[in-house]
Amino acid sequence: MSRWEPGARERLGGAALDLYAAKGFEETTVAEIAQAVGLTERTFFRYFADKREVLFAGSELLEQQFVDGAAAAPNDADPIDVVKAAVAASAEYFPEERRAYATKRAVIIAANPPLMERELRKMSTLAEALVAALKNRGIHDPTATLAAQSGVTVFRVTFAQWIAAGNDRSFIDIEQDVFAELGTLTGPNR
Amino acid sequence: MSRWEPGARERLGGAALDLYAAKGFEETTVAEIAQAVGLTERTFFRYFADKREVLFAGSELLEQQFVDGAAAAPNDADPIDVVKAAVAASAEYFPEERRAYATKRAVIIAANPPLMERELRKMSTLAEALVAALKNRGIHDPTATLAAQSGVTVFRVTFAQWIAAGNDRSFIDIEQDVFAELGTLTGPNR
DNA sequence: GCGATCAATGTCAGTAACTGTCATCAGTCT
DNA sequence: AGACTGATGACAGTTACTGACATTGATCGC
Repeated sequence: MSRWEPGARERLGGAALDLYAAKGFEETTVAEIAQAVGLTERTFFRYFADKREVLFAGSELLEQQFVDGAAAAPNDADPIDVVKAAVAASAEYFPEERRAYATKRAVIIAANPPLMERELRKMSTLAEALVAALKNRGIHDPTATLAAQSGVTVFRVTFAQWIAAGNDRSFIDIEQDVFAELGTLTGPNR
Repeated sequence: MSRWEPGARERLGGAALDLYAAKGFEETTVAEIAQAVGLTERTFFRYFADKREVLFAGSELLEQQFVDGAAAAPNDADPIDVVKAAVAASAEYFPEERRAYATKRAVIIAANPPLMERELRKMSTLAEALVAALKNRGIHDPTATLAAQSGVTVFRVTFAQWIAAGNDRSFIDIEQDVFAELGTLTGPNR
């Protein structure tokens, strides 16, 4: 038997989510989270940079999906198609099994401005990664940023619908529609 | 003569900007800002909710410009045209005289993740206001959010170019181009 | 099998952001 | 003159976060 219970990081993450849900983000103290899993505040901060970050572990994986998806697009793809490929690849990150967890997490974030800020920054990081991928393909800056931001917007709208009550469509299914809607929004008129 | 120097809020804002620029955001203490203008830390927090917010005073005015601009669009305008009107109206908030100040502020924000988070939230609030304006016109949700977010994206890209070195075009001028670019991005291909 | 080393954690002290509460006091009102 | 107000100060308290050092079961080299 090892000296400590394994999976400290995961246990801390779970306790944080539960406590934030049960008594609110601001009302929950880092010391409480740590105590709930038999650790100390100091250890929490060894695993997570701050009290918010604990809800965003794994966001690098999502970013990786985006980047890989973009890389997989054909060499001569238009900017918007590269972005579509990236966002489509992200669907892998959201299988049905994860919907309940994702919803619980999203509710907490939406209810707390500080968490919302962190979420927005993560989305911004995602967009930056996409911009870099586009620039690697020789697409320059007004276009690259516009395309990347549009992709992230589609992603966010898709996610919101995916976790919306009374919805049972798959992530990738919704995403197709949202992209189509974006096309009709800016395209056909004049 | 009154008991205190007038304009406490403005003095605090000015000192904060200068200190953040001179020695960095994290390295500047709220007590320092207050001392610099002969006040106490406590008074700072009576004017600003937190250390970041001091750089975002007046953002309600920008939001008002957006909303007013949207309201001024013709009744039968397409979603994208309502958004164009809103973003166009925002140009009023950025006359040439303000470019130097806006640049200094933007540099500080870009260099500090916590400030970037706040900036992103303000942009998100802007988008929310636009969504509300669009919904008032009977435009529903996937479309409303997509349109509003696209508008804010155009706004951000425009702003970035406006303050970019070696650029002397007006805000509204750049904005036209960026909107056009967005159109060609999603429109013509297929 | 034994001492050196390691890795995950604990302990403790310190800083700074933010909050609540009450005191102060120049100017204004009646 | 006395009551009142509104902007500020003084002060104590909580909590997020950091740096430095101590602890100890497990492991590795020999």
